[in-house]
Amino acid sequence: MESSGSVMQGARSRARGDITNEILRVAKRHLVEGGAAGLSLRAVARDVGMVSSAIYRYFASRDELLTRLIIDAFNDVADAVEAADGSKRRSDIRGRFVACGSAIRAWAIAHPHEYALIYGTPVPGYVAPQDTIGPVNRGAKAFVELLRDAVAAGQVVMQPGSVPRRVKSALRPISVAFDGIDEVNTADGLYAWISIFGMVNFEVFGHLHNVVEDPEAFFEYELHQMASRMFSS
Amino acid sequence: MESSGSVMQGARSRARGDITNEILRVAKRHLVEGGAAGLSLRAVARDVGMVSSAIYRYFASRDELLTRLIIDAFNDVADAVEAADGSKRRSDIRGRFVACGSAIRAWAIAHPHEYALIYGTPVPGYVAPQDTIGPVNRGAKAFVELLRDAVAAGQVVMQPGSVPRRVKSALRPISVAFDGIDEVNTADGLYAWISIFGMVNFEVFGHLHNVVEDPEAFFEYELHQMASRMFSS
DNA sequence: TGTACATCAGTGAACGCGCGTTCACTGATGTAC
DNA sequence: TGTACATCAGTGAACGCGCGTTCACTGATGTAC
Repeated sequence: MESSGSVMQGARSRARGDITNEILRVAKRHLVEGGAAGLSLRAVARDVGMVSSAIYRYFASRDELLTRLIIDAFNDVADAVEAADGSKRRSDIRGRFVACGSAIRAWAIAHPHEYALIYGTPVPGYVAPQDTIGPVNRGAKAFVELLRDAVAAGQVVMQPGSVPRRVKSALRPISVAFDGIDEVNTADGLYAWISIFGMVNFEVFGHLHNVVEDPEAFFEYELHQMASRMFSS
Repeated sequence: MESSGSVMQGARSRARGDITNEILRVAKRHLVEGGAAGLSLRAVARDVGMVSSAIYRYFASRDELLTRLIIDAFNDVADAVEAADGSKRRSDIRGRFVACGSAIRAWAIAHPHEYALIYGTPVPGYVAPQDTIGPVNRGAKAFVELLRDAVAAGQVVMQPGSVPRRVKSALRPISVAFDGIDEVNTADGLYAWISIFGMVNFEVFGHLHNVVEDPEAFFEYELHQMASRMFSS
């Protein structure tokens, strides 16, 4: 019977999906102990309860597993950013900015090793395939929208002014994505985005040890300072 | 003869020092290919032209070699920062700030893998011993001095104002090193320091690919923007 | 200056280990008629 | 509904590899008298 056939097929592929997820879950746990360079297919297989060669039914190679972990991580941050951004009124530029920043930090603190996978030292020898481009950009997209709304609402402190010629052309690649946003605000928006990751990096990688007692308080404070510098309301 | 004896001893230990340096030099080159996690004593020994066990005459273990590389890297950045800071008149706060920032970036670009070793993902399983604390702080020290000079000369934009109580106590550990600098400027100085590394991180780890065409121009521009926000002259 | 002894750099074999990936296989699950 | 066949998840052995570290050793270099 056709319908029963496709139901069965559905069951088989659902089982397949479950096991794929289980492998990814275990792999993420393994990142915690050994980092990306130490991630071992054999160890993952052992923990999943399979013989090592069975993993190859689900991932063609170690690199493919890594790629999947990286894509998942980028998507997770993007989800967090989009959710935070969506939790505020669209006109509440300041609130959206702070919410996005806090969401990035919160995700990174909760998943330090997946964070390290995408924003830490690149895995030596690993080259990201094309599939990763989409998810990489998704998180930044919400942030650019936020800036665009701010500019449109005239809530931006920096008035379109002249930026050195060299800087203008330096920003050429990204200015496409920042379409409709003048150069000063493009530069400052990008700088804000990078600074957020700078603070998160310092915290997650332990450079605030014996420096800041309460990283969250410090982070939130600087996030508000940034917002005050960027937005007029 | 005593004097000839000590000259000979000097020769022996000089040779020892030379070989130690050669090992370190090769190890640094190897960081480029495999990163910290992939650094292999055997491979280093092979390249130095020794049998693998001979390395143990110079380093007690792989971790000790790593520690030495980390200490060297911190000292190198500190040297670069101090040299840049010293190249400007002491009263030229803005110039010193920009010079320090540029020096950090230049060093990182020239030695991306040593940079990754100290500001990238921590090496899994590696625990830094006490010896690393001194060199770690050295680089930041010049920066704190710069801030102190700026405050003393009244060239700082932020006037001592109230910072939220929670932030004040969040900064307690570092406020000892920032002795004589009020809380607002302590927070903003630390933020500036972190932002510099944020930008360098993004560039060195490839996140500016297809984003910024000329990272140096962008970096210098933002450095000057930071200086304008922080210093009044 | 010459000799007996101590130090120490470097050798080569061996240890036990875990890795990614391949391959021929078994047996259960799903499909077509 | 029953049967013959195809698909595919998982097995277990094997491949060739490089790793960190130990150890007993050789021979050159330095030291003391």
